[in-house]
Amino acid sequence: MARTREFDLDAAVNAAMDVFRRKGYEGTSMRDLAEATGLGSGSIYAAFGSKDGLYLAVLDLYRQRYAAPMVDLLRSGNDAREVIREVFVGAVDDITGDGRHLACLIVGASMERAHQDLRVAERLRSTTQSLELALHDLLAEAQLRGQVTSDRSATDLAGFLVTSLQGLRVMGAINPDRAALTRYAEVALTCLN
Amino acid sequence: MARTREFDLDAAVNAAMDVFRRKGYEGTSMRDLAEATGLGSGSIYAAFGSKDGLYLAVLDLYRQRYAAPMVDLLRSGNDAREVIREVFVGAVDDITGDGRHLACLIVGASMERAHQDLRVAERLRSTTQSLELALHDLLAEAQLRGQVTSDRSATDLAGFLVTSLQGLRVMGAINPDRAALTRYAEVALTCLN
DNA sequence: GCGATACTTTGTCGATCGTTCCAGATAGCG
DNA sequence: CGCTATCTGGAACGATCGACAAAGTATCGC
Repeated sequence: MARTREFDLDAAVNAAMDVFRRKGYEGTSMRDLAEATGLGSGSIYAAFGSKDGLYLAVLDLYRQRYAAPMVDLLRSGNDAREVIREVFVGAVDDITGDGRHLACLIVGASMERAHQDLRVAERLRSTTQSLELALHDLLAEAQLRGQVTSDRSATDLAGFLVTSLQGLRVMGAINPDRAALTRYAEVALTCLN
Repeated sequence: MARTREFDLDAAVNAAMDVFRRKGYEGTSMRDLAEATGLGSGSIYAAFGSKDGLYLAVLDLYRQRYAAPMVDLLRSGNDAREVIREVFVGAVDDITGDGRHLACLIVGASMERAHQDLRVAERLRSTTQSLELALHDLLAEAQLRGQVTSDRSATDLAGFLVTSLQGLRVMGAINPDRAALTRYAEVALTCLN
């Protein structure tokens, strides 16, 4: 055995995520990443192999930090309408949260990287699918209880809600008006009636 | 006077648009643009000044070619639900149309360029606002006729519809499933009930 | 405390970036 | 037809890109 790694891998990935969200994949240079993580470029390559490798690690962290808790919330067993509203409010908060213009990594990756890197595309599909599935299960049960319309299948409703979430991210990037986004989200929720 | 410009400016901008939609702003190099337009880099700089200048021209052409006809359709005086459905179907067609993976320039620009270039941000706001306004006017009249719910303001409904359109673009980039996107769009339209 | 091992740093690689400049080509005007 | 203004294509610019190798440094088992 020998010298142990000195820096916190997770903290580095986290710092890299901020940069990627602000500048996008192509817009971010290894210099930017080295500066943000406080590492030498050599260390980054030793730890992640390449810029793509680091980006994939960032994507995984994003999924673990943002998508997974959302799924957990949806599966918490609480009232369907209530938790779905919470998810939407949380998304709007995230979009308009700080002034650092942190775009959604998922949306950015979808637009910029999905067509170029198969591993990115696969992760995106997996992430949205787990979210859709959690929504589907929640909605299906709520439909049985008559709390949600049965005019549409739970699958379609779930897909639509995810679509709306993505749309809110885009609208937020164009005009981060918290009140307006909240109202748009409320309209989306009326589709459950 | 002297020699006249030999190439078709509009055709060049059009070719550049394809590249930007496929590769994004940062992912596109001047080499790519020169190759796609068939021009030398000198001609591009003479005509557009810079890469940014060409990108702005592309954005304007996109607006003129795709957003403006949409607004015209919404203002054509036909039945509200009918034309809105047409807009959504057209969007889904556009997303899943060919296999060339042509992402929506508006969404791409929103994610990648809006925070970096004020002129881009301004164009994006103007484009979405004109679309929202056309929807608003259409919906307000439909509300008066009782064809559309009055539970929500026409403004909120219009904003929500644009949000859904943006969301469809993102979902299409992740998984270009035409049937699924169509069903999501149909759910969105039920918000007008 | 010593050798072995793994991590960090630094400098540099060829390639490519956006941009500029120049020589040649071309069309209008006298 | 010659002059000249403008456009064209390509060469070349410095800067920066992602990636890597070598050298230095710190930590472990012994």
